[in-house]
Amino acid sequence: MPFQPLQQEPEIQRRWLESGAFRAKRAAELPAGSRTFYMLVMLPYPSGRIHMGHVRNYTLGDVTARFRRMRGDEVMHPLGWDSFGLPAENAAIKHGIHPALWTRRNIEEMKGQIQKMGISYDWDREIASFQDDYYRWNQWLFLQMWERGDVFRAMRTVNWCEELGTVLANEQVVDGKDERTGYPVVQKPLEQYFFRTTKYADELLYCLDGLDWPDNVKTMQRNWIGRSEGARLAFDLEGGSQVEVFTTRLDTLFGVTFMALSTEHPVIEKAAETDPALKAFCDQVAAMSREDRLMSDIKLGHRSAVSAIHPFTGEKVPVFAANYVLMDYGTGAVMGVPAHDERDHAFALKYGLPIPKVIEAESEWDLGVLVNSGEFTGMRSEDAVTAMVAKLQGRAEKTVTYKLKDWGLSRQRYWGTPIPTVHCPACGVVPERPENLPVRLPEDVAFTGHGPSPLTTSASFLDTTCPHCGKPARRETDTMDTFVDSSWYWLRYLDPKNPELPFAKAESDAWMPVDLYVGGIEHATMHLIYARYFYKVLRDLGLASGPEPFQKLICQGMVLKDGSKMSKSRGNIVDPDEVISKYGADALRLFMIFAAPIEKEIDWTGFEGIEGASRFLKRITRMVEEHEVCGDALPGRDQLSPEEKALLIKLNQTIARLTDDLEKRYQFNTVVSGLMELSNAITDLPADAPHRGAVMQHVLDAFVRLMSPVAPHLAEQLWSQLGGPGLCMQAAWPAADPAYLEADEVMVVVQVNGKVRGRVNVPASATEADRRAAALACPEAQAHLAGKEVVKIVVPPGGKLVSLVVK
RNA sequence: GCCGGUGUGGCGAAAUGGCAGACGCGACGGACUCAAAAUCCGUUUCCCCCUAAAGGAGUGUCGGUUCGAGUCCGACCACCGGCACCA
Repeated sequence: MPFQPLQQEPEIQRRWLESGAFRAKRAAELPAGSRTFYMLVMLPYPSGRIHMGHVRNYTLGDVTARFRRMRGDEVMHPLGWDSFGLPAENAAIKHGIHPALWTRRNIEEMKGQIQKMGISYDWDREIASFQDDYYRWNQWLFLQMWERGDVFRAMRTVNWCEELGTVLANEQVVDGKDERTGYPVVQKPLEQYFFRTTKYADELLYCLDGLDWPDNVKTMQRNWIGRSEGARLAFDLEGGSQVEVFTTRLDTLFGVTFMALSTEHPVIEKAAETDPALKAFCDQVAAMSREDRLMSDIKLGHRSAVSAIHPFTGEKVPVFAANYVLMDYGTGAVMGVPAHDERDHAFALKYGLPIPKVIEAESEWDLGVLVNSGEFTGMRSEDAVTAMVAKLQGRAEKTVTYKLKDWGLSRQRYWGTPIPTVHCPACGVVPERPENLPVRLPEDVAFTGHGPSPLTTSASFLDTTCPHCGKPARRETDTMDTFVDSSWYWLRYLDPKNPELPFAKAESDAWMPVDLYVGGIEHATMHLIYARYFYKVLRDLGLASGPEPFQKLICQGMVLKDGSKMSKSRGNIVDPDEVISKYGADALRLFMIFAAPIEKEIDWTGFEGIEGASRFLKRITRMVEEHEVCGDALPGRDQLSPEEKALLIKLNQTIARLTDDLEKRYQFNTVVSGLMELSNAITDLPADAPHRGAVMQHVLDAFVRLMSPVAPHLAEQLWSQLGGPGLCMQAAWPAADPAYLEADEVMVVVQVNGKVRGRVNVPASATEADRRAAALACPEAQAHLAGKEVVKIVVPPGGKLVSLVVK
């Protein structure tokens, strides 16, 4: 059969689906002692069409899943849909189509596209977060967390987007704009639901050490969590009250010449009540957008009428409201040490404050030895902190702060999981009873595109009774951030139809942790921190085991076109469907794997790359085509011609290398070049080789299995042609035969003073002494040895090289 | 500013301390063809050289460790990414 992927691929996909070869076993079905492999890709948002980024991601996952199956592992390889979120709601506003309908159509479309790629997903485990048998478990988990105190309500200044009418997480705000739509974001106080992520800040930080994740992702998470060791210290204010500061440099305490408080700090707000000028300053700072505040690093301040008292010297210290102090970090108050902090220094210069030096060090910002610090003078910074905390007797303590914030999950949108609480005039905010779940999204809502959430227009949704007192009450109209959906979805795949629980522990114990997780780097801080947080909560709820959900993470690089991201607005999209309908899925898969190492970007400059992939597939089809199926037994090593032997050695070396690349190194592009090298070696076997039929049958049989993870359709076709039993995808991965890993004769490289000067052939059985002798006798090396003394001979393990050192 | 990563032919890249440039793309030359496409064969880091043999240089720069460094260590340069008034 010739290479006709467009005809053959759909037929082969049908055989796979009918055979159930993609199905993953349930925990109870797993044979005792079986190795499991959970291959997970980040679930897609059903935007309408798949793009090259999906193709790259899913191909990589599929290569691994198929390889592991052939190796004999039990493989879990599912896919689902992250199907709540703003685009569906926008489509409803723009085109008058209900979000559910829009979402269903998109899923159907994209699923068809993904199936055309021949990705081996167990579709029986498919889930979609917009379906109530998924999101009811978001609600159930929310109630569990409420019970444990992992959910709380609080007034917080939030990132408010007027255009969208909703709150955004810090992670979703970039440069004062919504990272997705670019709409401006302002600060506004609002009562919100929060997950207490800060409770796990320390564990989220130290567990990173044990993960096999890319360095940059771990670093981004560490920065995001932002652990900082220091001390809290309370300053007395004139008139009785106190203000608490957080500092990492308690040792500089004698250098304090002012206090800087956030304009939102209660002490400042109170002072502003009787101080119009201070009030005006605070209003001016509040009016600045977050962007402007960050853009200008000009330190602005306004002196209040309040003074603090230095705990050691008893001196009066002026209290300022300052624009550079953030209310949501530390305590919202800073002790100003102009001599040893860059920002305080700039501030003091501007407002004419004294700048006394209290640390002697290489640079004024470094730790060092204390000077002008009373009884602490002469101590090292580290020791001074401990001594001062002791001396301050309860007024100060060592403490740790984090940049990580609690996760605000309220969204004033329709297309999300309804938060399962009720507002009762008598009982306040009351959680819904678990037996009343799911709280379903109502259908009778209007999508106008402006004003409050559509949920607030549905009487059938709003009117309810209080789960506590039974009197009439109003449902919560906030929905959950869609990141909740993606924070535990991989566990629902393991038990997608469970009506009692989000998933059975037996299933998660059988499959978790995920062995390989593949997705885009853009999820380094948001999704990948939330998911880790949720898993820790689930563990503490007794629902899952183990500290971390994703053991190994790979972030695949983007697919670019002419140096920039493919996007509709740029009009530079290469549609995967078009490529498949011209070259077939295997050619596209092969190209994606081969083009570059997986974590690097691929630039789709033109179709040359995929032409090359297609050429390779045609060549190997021809190779099998020209071979006649041969039932002869493979002769023993001694009977083979040198060329035949060389080919078998190449085959077995390739098997060893590919196995290593796929199993341990997760290096995929060299898998393809290994296949190409082997195919070149097969082509080089002379037509008149004495045992050509048997050797070719043996080599092609293995070759087809080796290529199966990358180009599974063609492998399946060639497997049939070669007379292989059953499906190639269910055949065993070839094992390297140790007898064929080394040739009879091996080449030894001869170095003289570190430079390659010659090569000699020795029998594989040659001892180290033989190899030394052969190297010394090597004619090319002789020329460089003449008249000199050999002072040292090094033969590294493996004996493929002899290094001669001469004087 | 802080943190992380990356620098190798015309291009994508390989080299798991041991022959730098495997494999592929492109280009050039040739075969087949009336011609083209497709396919097949060959050449393709630089210098010296008619050519070859034989040399020499070469993995961002400078230094170090080592019999041996693209790989390990130190400093620097360039680029990419993340964070950033975080007290």
